[in-house]
Amino acid sequence: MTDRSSIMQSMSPDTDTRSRILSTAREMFHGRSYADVGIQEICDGARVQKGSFYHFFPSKHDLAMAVIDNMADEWAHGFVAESFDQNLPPVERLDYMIDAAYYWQKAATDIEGRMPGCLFGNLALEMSTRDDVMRAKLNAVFDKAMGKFRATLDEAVQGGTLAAMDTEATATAMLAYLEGIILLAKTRNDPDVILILGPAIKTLRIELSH
Amino acid sequence: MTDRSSIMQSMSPDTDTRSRILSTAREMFHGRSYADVGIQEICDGARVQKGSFYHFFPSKHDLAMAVIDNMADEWAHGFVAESFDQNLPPVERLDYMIDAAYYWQKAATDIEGRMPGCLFGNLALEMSTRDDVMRAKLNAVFDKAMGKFRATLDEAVQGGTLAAMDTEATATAMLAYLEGIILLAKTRNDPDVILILGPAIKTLRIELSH
DNA sequence: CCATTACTTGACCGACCGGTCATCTAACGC
DNA sequence: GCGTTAGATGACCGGTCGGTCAAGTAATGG
Repeated sequence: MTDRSSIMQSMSPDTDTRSRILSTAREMFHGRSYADVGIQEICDGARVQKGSFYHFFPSKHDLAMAVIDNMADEWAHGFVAESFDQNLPPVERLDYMIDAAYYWQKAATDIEGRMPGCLFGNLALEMSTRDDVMRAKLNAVFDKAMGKFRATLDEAVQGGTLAAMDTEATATAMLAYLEGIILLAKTRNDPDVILILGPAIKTLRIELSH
Repeated sequence: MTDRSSIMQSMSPDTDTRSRILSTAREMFHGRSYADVGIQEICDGARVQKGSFYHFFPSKHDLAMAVIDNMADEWAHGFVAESFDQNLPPVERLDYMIDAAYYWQKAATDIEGRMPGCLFGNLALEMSTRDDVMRAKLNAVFDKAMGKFRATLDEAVQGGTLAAMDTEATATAMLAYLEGIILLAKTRNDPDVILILGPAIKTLRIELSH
């Protein structure tokens, strides 16, 4: 355990080399793709030497893993927490989440000119056939998100707002739909697609198999 | 117009150099990614020299465009035609299409060991932020698919099977959902996801705005 | 104060990238 | 038969890729 002063010295947030690399890489991977972003480019963006980069990350692959963890964390503590841990009625949380997704993509589009979409979805389609380790990690991220949906649905069923259903399957379907509309919106480079199609997420339903 | 014999000579299907390049590239792009597949590798796979490749395609980008056209054609004349131009009741066509998507992915997975997903969705997420021309082409492909959904929904509404709704928006939502479940299935490397989540496509509904 | 460790520097590596080109071969139109 | 052209060949280009490494500097712990 290091004391506070040494923390301040060696890890002031965002002047810290490792996290500078991490956030630069995250931004670049998100806005482009894994393959299209080079180590040198990341180093330039983070004002770091290549040898220094390899002091913190053993390989590009490991960097990507760290980026996924990093984004998943920010996700969990950011808009996922906001959307789901609300004292809003369960079903309305879905609307809240769609809105949050929209504003995020809208803001990014306004700044960069291009809609980046979902980092996890992007990486999943690019890497799933080539990197089972990364695929597994992305799977875990998706599973966690699905769990949030599921908990919301369970609560709604419990409270009588929704008729009984296969909440696990429906939650998975909702996650798939969310990724799908983000994919389509990105292809159209138009975040509004999320606003238009998003609310229909509440119409998805998978019955209990019997 | 060339006569039959000269066709046989110069374009016997799949011994023809250009189409050999095209189908090799399609397979590789589909199973991996645009960036990960190199020209040299495609040439090797198609048993073609590099200079010969550049006789037919001015650049890798142009090859990708041709691949998209090629796949869109086979799509349109293949399982899209089967799924939608049926004399099945409109709503059942959706089930038929889900089944077709499943069997396709299942077959590919059994052969390659990895679920390739949807070439268009894959390319869309990988390239949309970097190549507006390709993005536009993928958009056109998606629009055409959406048109099929829409026609089906219109017919169902017309026939009284479905209550009136915003068929355009709902059709787009269905396409998004399809892409979403393929994305998730690919991430899990499990085509069965399509079977489980697919039928819920019929529950999607976007009302007419008034 | 010294040894150790954490971190930084930048040159360097072989491999591969997309793309070019001069040269050759063979088929076609006339 | 002959000129033209479509197609095939493979060496070659500069640039970039992910990754290595020996040497240096600065902070830390004892």
